[in-house]
Amino acid sequence: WDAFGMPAENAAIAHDSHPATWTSQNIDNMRTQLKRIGFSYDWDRELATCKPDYYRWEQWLFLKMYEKGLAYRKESFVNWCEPCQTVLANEQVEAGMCWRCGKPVRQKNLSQWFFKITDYAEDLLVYSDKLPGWPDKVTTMQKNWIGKSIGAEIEFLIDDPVKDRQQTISVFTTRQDTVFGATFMCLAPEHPLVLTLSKGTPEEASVQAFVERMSMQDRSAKTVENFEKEGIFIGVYCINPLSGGKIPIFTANFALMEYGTGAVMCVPAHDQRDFDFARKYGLDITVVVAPDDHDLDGTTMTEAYTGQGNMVNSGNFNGMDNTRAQEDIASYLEANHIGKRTVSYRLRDWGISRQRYWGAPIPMIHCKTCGIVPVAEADLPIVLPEDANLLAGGQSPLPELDTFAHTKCPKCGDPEARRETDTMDTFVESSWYFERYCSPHYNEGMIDKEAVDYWMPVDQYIGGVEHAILHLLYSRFYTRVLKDMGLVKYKEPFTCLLTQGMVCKETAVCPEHGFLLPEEVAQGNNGQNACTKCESPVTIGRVEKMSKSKKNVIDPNILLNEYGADTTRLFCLFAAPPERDLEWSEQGVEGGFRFLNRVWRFAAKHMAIIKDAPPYTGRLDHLSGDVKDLYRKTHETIQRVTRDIENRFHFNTAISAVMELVNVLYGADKASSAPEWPGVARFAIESAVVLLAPIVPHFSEEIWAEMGHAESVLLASWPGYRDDALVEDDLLIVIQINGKVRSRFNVAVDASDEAIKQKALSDERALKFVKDKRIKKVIVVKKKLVNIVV
RNA sequence: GCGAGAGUGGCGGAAUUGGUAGACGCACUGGACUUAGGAUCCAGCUCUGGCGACAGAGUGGGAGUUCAAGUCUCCCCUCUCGCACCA
Repeated sequence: WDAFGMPAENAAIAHDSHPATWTSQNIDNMRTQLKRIGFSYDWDRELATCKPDYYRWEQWLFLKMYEKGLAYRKESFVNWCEPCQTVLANEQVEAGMCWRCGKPVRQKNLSQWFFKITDYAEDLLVYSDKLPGWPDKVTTMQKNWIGKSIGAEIEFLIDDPVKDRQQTISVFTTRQDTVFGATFMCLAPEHPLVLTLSKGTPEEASVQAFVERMSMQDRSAKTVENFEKEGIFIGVYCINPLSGGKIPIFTANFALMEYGTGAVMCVPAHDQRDFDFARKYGLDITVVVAPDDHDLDGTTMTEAYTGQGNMVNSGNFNGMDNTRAQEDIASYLEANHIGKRTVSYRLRDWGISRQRYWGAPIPMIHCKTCGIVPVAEADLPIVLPEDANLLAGGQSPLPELDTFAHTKCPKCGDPEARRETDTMDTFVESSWYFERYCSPHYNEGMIDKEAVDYWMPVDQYIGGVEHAILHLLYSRFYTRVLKDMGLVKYKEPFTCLLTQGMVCKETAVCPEHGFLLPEEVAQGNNGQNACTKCESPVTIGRVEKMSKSKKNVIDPNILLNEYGADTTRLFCLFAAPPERDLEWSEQGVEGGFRFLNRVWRFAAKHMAIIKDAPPYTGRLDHLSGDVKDLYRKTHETIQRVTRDIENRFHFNTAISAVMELVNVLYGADKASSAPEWPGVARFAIESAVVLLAPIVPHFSEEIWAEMGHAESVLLASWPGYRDDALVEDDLLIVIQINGKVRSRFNVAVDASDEAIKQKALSDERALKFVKDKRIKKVIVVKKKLVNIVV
């Protein structure tokens, strides 16, 4: 929860999103929550002013992108649930079934809108290595997602003596050195040539049935590993352009329409997947790369050979090293117009069409005579209708809503035109909100260049790892588009990125009732955990991300009521550095609470004395004893906390530094009769309070006011430390014998290396370990240690 | 399968450039104060042996570099995360 003590779920909405992305449902939720805590905010004004503007400029940019071909419409395969009439995201498909109705999901070819992010694939990839402020984890995830492969596109002529089609099939490969070993070809089931080529062949009917069956197959990652490779001969052959061999064309479920050209040349001897397929269907296996140390035989080998070697069965290229053949064959293909070097990316264009009510409507109009026509700029924004029925099970109400969908063609004036009823992915909105935040009410254009020049790029961006790819990559793409349109001057929106960890907790499972809430688990008398509903023994499962479905959640209100928001926040920050996952523990909260009380009690006890004392900020060497130590510790604490927060966001060590200071304060308590005590104690407490203010603001504010400050602690300047106050009275020197610590002694700060060495060599405890052994060498590390090598 | 990250006490976690491993906190143990303590204060708390002084071992395992390795190099193991029939 945030500074207002709002539960995380709503805080996330408040912090994450621009009002334009809010749905009516979560706005109502927000209203209720904020009312509950007595926070007033003019939502209607915010929505009335922000939302249409936000839509206007987002749609304006869409039109610009459409003009440049960066926004386009194409057919694409989606997960489709027929009973629900909706498109499903991959995570909404469970074992091939729709999560809502449980009926099978099929692949459907649907016309959708896309952003051409692939135009920027190379640039996004190159700059992934130029983001030093980002965690490597995220940049490598992005690089893998973009997935660059260097290879060649090769044309295979279709062998069709009857119809004599001079048509070729294009394949993409990264192993053009193995073309001679391509003994069959596979097309993705969705590949358009599958049905056209098989037409009229004896296989036609079975191929059609196969393609239909594959369209029902669940393509989600979970089931894909259990997939059996299957395929079917489509009744037509093609010619291997290098070996001249006639090779069968299959369609197979492991060929993906989305990658490369949707067609694969299969080299079973050197690709495991092709090998499995060839063995299953009894296809030829021709070895073309021979390893140095053993012989390969296509009829007997048990797995594909993917290593290096020399070319065999490859005509003029025989005997050549295969890495060299990689280049030479590519050149040969280009010289003979059979193929060309090319680069393929895994990254696909960004599908932005959503069949939903929320999100900015795509500003396009479909006309029977003119086709797809953009909305005139002057007619923007196209806003969502307020009278839509949102209750129809998951479907968008927009296509059915005539007041919205029915319109006039801006080109020919046909009154029977229809608006595009797809809305934009809300990721579009989150791809530029940070630019809009620079001047949310600016209306001369999409982006206020002056404001953006001043504020952007974002110095420090914070979010969960779940955004590592989609949001962060889309934002980088969108920013490049804005740059190319001259709206911003930079390519990268976020200079530094911190991905915070998740809050985790163990799960509890009852054999009767499934997952249990923590309060539904009771300690039985036999020490076993039992379900409060049925008394069956409860299994404590692994620690997982807190989620409503697993019920391993903590109701924030309980903690807020018992300890308050400050304690709870202190614990969250203290338990682990922010980038790491945090395992929730109840006792830890107690510890944080104890610490705050400890600070409070100390301040209260000494308040009368320190209240009117000016804080001591003078030299260290004017002090002595415990007061001196306290003063030094205070400066050291300021230094540590500043460094930990400013450079690394390591609040856990910052808090522990203040805890140490408080421990020293308690230890120095007995010196409270010293004349310098009030000033030094005041400086120490005041510093501790300001250092804690970002972490426990209410608590700090309270003590701050008690100490007589009229202004808020939030307005106090961050304390600075004096270098001369960090100086120790004497140094602790460690004596090692052969690298093992054997003794230690104190020495004056200004002692010379030679004096330290001599003192170490006369140290009795150390000498015990030297005994009669000969001293070979003595190493003195300045102001730290002496290592005696014997 | 590919890629990335991480393995430190009973637990969460500390440890600038290689230089006292275990800061700080939790839990636990003992003591003080107290009618009481689930409050507070003080102390102990890596493991093994020993009453103790002390000794030995110790940062997933194994080698190596170095006067010196949690930290650097190589190999292996385990876990987490991401991608995944990517041609």
